Amino acid sequence: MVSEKFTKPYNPTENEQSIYKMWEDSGFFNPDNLKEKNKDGDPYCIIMPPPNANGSLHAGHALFVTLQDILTRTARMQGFKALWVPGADHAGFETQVVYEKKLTKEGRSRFQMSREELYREIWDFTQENKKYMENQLRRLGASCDWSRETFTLDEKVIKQVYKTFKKLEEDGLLYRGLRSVNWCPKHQTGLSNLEVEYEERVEKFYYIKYGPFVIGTARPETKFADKYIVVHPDDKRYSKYKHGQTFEVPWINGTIKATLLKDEAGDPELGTGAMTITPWHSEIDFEIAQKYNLPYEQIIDERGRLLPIAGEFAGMKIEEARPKIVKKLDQLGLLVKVDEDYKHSVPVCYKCKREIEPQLKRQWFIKTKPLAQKAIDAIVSGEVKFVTERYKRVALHWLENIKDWNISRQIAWGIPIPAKICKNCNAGFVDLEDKINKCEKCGGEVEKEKDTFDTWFSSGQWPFVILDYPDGDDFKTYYPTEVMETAYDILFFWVTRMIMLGIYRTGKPPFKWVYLHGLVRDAKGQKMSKSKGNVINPIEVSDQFGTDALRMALVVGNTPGTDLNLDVNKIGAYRKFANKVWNIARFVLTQIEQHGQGEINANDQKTLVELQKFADEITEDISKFNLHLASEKLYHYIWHTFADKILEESKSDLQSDNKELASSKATLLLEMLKIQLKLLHPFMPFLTETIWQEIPDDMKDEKFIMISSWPSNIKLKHELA
RNA sequence: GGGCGAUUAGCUCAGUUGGCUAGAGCGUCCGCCUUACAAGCGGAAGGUCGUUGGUUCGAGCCCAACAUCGCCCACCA
Repeated sequence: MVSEKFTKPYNPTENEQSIYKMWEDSGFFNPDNLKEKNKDGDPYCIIMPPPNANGSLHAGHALFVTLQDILTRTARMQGFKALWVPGADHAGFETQVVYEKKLTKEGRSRFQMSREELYREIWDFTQENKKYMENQLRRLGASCDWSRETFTLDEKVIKQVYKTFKKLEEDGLLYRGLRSVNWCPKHQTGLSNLEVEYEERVEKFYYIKYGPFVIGTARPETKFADKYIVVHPDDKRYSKYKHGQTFEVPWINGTIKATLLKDEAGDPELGTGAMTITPWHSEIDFEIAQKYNLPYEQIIDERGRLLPIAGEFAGMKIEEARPKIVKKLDQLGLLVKVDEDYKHSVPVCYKCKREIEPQLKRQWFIKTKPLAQKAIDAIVSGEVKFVTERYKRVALHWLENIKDWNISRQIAWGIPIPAKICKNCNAGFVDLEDKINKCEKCGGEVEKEKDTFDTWFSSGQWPFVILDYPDGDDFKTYYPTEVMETAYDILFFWVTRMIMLGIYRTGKPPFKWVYLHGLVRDAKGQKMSKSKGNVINPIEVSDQFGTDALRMALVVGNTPGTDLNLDVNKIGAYRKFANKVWNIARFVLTQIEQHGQGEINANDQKTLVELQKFADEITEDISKFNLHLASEKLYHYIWHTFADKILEESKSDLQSDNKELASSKATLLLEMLKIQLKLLHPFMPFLTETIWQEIPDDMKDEKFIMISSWPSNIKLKHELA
């Protein structure tokens, strides 16, 4: 008797959670438990970009789950040894920022806590969130192997990251140096160039008399200690002065002695062509200072206040000091003119949008050029391929112009940098076993490095870490993995770094394919954000429409690498589709129950052959990563070919007195239903499994559609065109 | 300053190597509770595929220029 379930419309929430539990209990997410056809199959591995363990999943997570799950499920049904490895990310700076906001709400501050306290609290916070996040992944249908799940602060991760750090030192690719870093005065940490954004601002631009010169600046508050003036060697305006010539310059807090430098760094086109330098608070100025071995002095402290060198302005915040300084300059007769609407872009912290104040800091840097070169080679040779050609060019451009990577962060939440620092000469030494107790250079006293790693330094090693390089079975079986599927906005942060560090440690890039998806925006194409109130919570949507409907809405028409506008109406449309499939199944199963199975007649065999061709086409689309086409075709075929035509036209036979004819037709419909359910399963796993469970055991090849055999002989093999 | 993407029905988007009488969802209009499905069925309206020029037997698709919107990178004393 066809289940009573079928008398009602399809109710996703009634079925999804129990179906997922059934899958998970079966153990088949773990390829080690799969049957022979998979065990002997080729490996197919996707490493999941570990979601941050600091909040709930957003629509972007739902998109990656959908895409990666489609690939994994297809591969599994195809007989591959299919493995999708989940993880959770401690997400260093990101999480600390989230937690600091929480502290602020509670009226607390991290600056009132010890590092250890803060670390412990955030640890507990992430462990809670991690569970929450994992269950959300389950809700989205992720067929990943939970037995292999790894947290990015797990012991094995830290060990590997330390090994890489040590190896970099041994290979001469690591140095600790005084460098200009992007300092965020709010978060009290240095940031990488990638974590700095630029904002267009209109500010005042001041022309100030500096001895015989006039200099232009938007930041007069940094100029207290400027003792060097730079012009271009070919700038005719200054040809009467010589390189190295000195001047008595009446300045803000008294007369100083200034020296002229003629250097190509001076740009004759800009302002007056003359500039003074502030090495402590400008990267370019610092480079000039280093070139000529000039002294440098700190003017602004880490909180953005002026230091005693500013005299009467000491202790003031920049915003407060600037107008006062300008006023004084004017009174001294040094202010030449003010350009009122000077348009320029200022660097800001990507989290708090506070203006970045460059500071000189001793930090750990990786020499990235040699690593980048190997990554470039791997991409150019096609060892790593990109699904979207344009991102290949973007990645190459970035790698070709790469700068050394500052991996030090002054935050508590992260992997501690295992090193000792000399209190006397500031030299730093990598120290994995806590063995170094005096400076290897000067014999001075050493202390433990307090900084932590940039979180991307450890996540850049994720694939070989999680698969247990070098001796783990997983590493031997699955590395290099098949596809790295993630959002394009972390191409530089993560993907290129994984290629670099993967090759560096293992000799091979960590994946064969890079599939970058776009951002999920709201129906109007606006970025989703809490403040706009346009965030689509994937779990709420799943509750309302069913996970399968959400998945279809995320994949149909979503070309790789392009942003997707997600309209709730679209999700509703696929809920209707789910119900349509449900009703198709009810009809077919009722017919087969009534008429029994028979021989499919010769004419109908042709219909089956047509469907077979269609199945091949879907397989090829998936091979080419054209999931947006495959899903749309499935929708169209099932609804408008199968239901509207084949099924409708079969009704006369099914109602005929000729029992043989009726059972033959019912059998055809059953066969076709099974093939379609299988093809649809990677896209709409819950619905298809729910229906599959209603098909009598003797009419199907496997108990779970999840591990049933794929209805096409074409082998899944990723290639484009 | 350098680079990239988009522009197709009222809205949001597909259209894979040029063959298209240009599709889907939502929306609109007309008619249907026809025993799988009203979350449905049958039917209809709606597009000079951003503009201009070129290549071709044939262009939404290829080339060139322009326009508008968006994104990325670099840098700004």
